[in-house]
Amino acid sequence: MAQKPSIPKGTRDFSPLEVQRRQYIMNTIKRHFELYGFMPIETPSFENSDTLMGKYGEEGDRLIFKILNSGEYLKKADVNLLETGKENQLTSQISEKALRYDLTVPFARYVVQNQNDITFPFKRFQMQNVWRADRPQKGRFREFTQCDADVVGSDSLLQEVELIQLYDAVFTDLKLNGCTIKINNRKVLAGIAEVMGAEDRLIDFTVALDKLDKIGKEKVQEEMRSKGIDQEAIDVLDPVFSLTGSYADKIASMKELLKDSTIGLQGIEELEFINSFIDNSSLKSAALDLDITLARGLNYYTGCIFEVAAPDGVKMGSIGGGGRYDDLTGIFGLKNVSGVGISFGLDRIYLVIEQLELFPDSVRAGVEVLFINFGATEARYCAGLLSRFRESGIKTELYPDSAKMKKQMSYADRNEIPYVILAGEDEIASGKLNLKNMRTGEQSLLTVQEVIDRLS
RNA sequence: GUGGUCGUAGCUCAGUUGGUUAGAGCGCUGGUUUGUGGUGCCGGAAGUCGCGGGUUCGAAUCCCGUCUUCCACCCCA
Repeated sequence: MAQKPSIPKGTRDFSPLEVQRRQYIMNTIKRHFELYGFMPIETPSFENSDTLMGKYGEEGDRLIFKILNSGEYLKKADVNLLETGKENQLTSQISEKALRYDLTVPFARYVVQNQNDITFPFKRFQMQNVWRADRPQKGRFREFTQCDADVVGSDSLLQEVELIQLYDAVFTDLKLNGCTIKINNRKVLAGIAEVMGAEDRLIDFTVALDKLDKIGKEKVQEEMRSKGIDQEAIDVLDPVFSLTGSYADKIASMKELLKDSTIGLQGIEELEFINSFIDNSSLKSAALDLDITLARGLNYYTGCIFEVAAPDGVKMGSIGGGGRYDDLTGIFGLKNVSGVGISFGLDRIYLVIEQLELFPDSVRAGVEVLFINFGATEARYCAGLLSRFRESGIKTELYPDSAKMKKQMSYADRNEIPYVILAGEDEIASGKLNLKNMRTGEQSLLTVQEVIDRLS
């Protein structure tokens, strides 16, 4: 019985057109990565579990795809752990490898492992797939492609400035106007928690605050109360709920709120510095927006954090994100190496560009000319010409079978091949080719060289 | 991980309160007097109605399970 063909949940096949369009986006991103001085690296699809586990928070760990050990993995495992509720320990006994969840953590691992060969500051870019055991939705897949650029070994805020400009340059080049680059700083969030006297509730507090634009002030306060943050602390937070105005206005209000928090003020200073380099007029198509409610779940961020929202009217989660991580390499044993990076979500950018119909027609690049096959003799004659065409850089194809004319013409039409060459008995005798323009229907009898000149 | 939703030919879907050999459009394929595509006309192939159980004389239709899709949480690209 025939097996029903299928692919796993949250994965996709890509058609020729889709691949060409993905490559168009990737080539654009890559070009700008290189212009900004980033060098490519690649890392394995899977890592040792302990490289990945514990870097993304509890939620992230749950979404990491684990790879079952080979061989008699069950015989070596202590099954009793399941009954005593120590499932995590059992998991680590039967699974020692996992698919990478992002590109940042493997990169940190790479940096530490190759530190002797790396000259700092090290700027690398990486465009590879990552996997998350999430429940799929639109724009949300279990296998997707991230395009990351990171710098490690410099704590200069100029890196943040450059990365913002890099975002803008890429989106401008993709004609994706109106993206919003949201920025915040973990130090500011820590400062707010400090001022509230809720340092120990930092995570609960940021998770709740993050939902402000979604569920509103009342609900956010309610959630904070339910997490055990007292009313007095929530009242302190009040100015944050009503922040308005420009980047500079928000900075001014926050400065006042955080006047007693060293770390908070430090965060504000960083944001101020960045804004002094990038007022919105210096960005070509994107807008930089200070969003104090931006939290981001990834545990390793310590300074500035970024998230990119698609243009208004497009319903899509963030199409990019990133931030500064001061001690990610420290986890692997290399201290005092600060890093900062951004990520482009290829799959979501694709969906946004598709929805806005911004893919250039030129992306579709197939065969340029098809030789019609009239039979064995004629085909042999045409076959001799193919390499001449190809050497001239013309994408050329000879129909493989001497099928009916209608079928061959229809093939050219379907594949949007712009020219067809008819070389039958008469043409061969005259030493010329009959070139047909499929768009206009016009036909002309030309020499081989004339045809090549016209097409190349 | 929680709650909901969808699943019928390659694709988009119809299928009345469970009742004979399950339909349409598009696509595919063949023909339309044989060297010309995109629109015409005529014919053809193709579905164990997601999968597995159950109820029934009888199930695409009702029930349970499972997988998949999409959505809201959660989280994120």
